[in-house]
Amino acid sequence: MVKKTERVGKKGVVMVNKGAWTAEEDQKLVDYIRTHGDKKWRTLPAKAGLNRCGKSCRLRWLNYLRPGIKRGNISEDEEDLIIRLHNLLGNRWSLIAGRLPGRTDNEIKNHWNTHLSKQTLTIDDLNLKLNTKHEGVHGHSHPSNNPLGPMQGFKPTISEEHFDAWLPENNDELVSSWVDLPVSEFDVEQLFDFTSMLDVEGNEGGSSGSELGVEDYGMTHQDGCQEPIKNDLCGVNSQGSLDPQAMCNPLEFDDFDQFIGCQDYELYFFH
DNA sequence: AACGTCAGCAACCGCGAAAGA
DNA sequence: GTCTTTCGCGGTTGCTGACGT
Repeated sequence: MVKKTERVGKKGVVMVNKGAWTAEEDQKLVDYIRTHGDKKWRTLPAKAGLNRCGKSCRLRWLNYLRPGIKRGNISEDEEDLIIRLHNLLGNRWSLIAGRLPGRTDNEIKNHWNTHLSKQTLTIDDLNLKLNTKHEGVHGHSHPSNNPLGPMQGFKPTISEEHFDAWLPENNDELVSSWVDLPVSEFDVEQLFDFTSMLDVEGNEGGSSGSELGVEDYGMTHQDGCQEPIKNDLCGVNSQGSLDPQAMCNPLEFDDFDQFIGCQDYELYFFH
C-alpha cells in the first residue's frame, strides 16, 4: 500500500510516496540508475520521476534492486558466520553483510532479530557443532586416522569467554582494517596477524595481546618469528609442550605448531 | 467463517560521520 | 574553521500472511 505524505523541501511542500514500492517505481529507479549511476540520492528521485525521498530510493536500490542481491534461504553456513561475526563485531550489520556476498545489512539484521537472537548458541556450541560435523564425515577426529591429513584433527575450539576477552573493542582501527578486506582475501589468519600486532605495537590505548591472552595461543608474527608461548592456558606449557593438566582448557588441539602453521584457519575457526 | 495473535520482513526515522561550499 | 548538505548505519515501526481458536 502506497500512501502519500507531505514533505517540506526547498520548493515548498511536496507529496512523497511512502510504504511498499510498486513494480513501476522499481522499474523507474532501475532504469535511471543504469543510465546515470547511483549517486546524488537527494536529487535522484525528481530526475527519475519518482515521488519518493532520496533515502527511500537508496534503501530500495541497495537492499532489493541492486544486481547480485541474494534473497532468502540463508544457509546454515551463512548463519554460522553471522553468529560468529556478530560475536566479534556486535550490531555492525553493514560490516557483517560485507562478509556475506549478496546479503544486505537489512536482511542480516532482520534474520538476526527474528531467528538468531532467540538462539543461545555460543562460539563453543558452534565449534562443537563443527567438530561433530567433521567427526560425522570422517568417522574419527584424530589426525592419524584422518584421510584428509593431519589438519583435520585439530580442534581449535576457542571459548566464547576467550573470544570476548580477545575482542579488541578499543582497537576499532585494526578491526576495520581487517573487515575492510575484500571477501576473496578474508582469512582468519589476518585476525591472528593483527592480534599479534597489538602486542608488538605497544598496546596503545587498548587491550593488549597480553591482556587478551593472544600470546597464550603462540602467535606467529608476519616476519615468521614464533611468539613465545607464555603459559599453559591453552593446554601448552611454557616449554611449548602439551600439558595434560591444562587440557581441560577450551582451546585444544593435537599439534599446536601445526595449528599455527595452518594456511586456512578459516576452515577451523569460522566454519 | 470470523477474529485474534504472532512472526517475518520491508520500509521509515533519527542520528552521526563525511564531504562539500 | 564553520556551516550546510548528503550519505550511511542501526533501531524501530507497521504491514502482511500464516496459524490458532
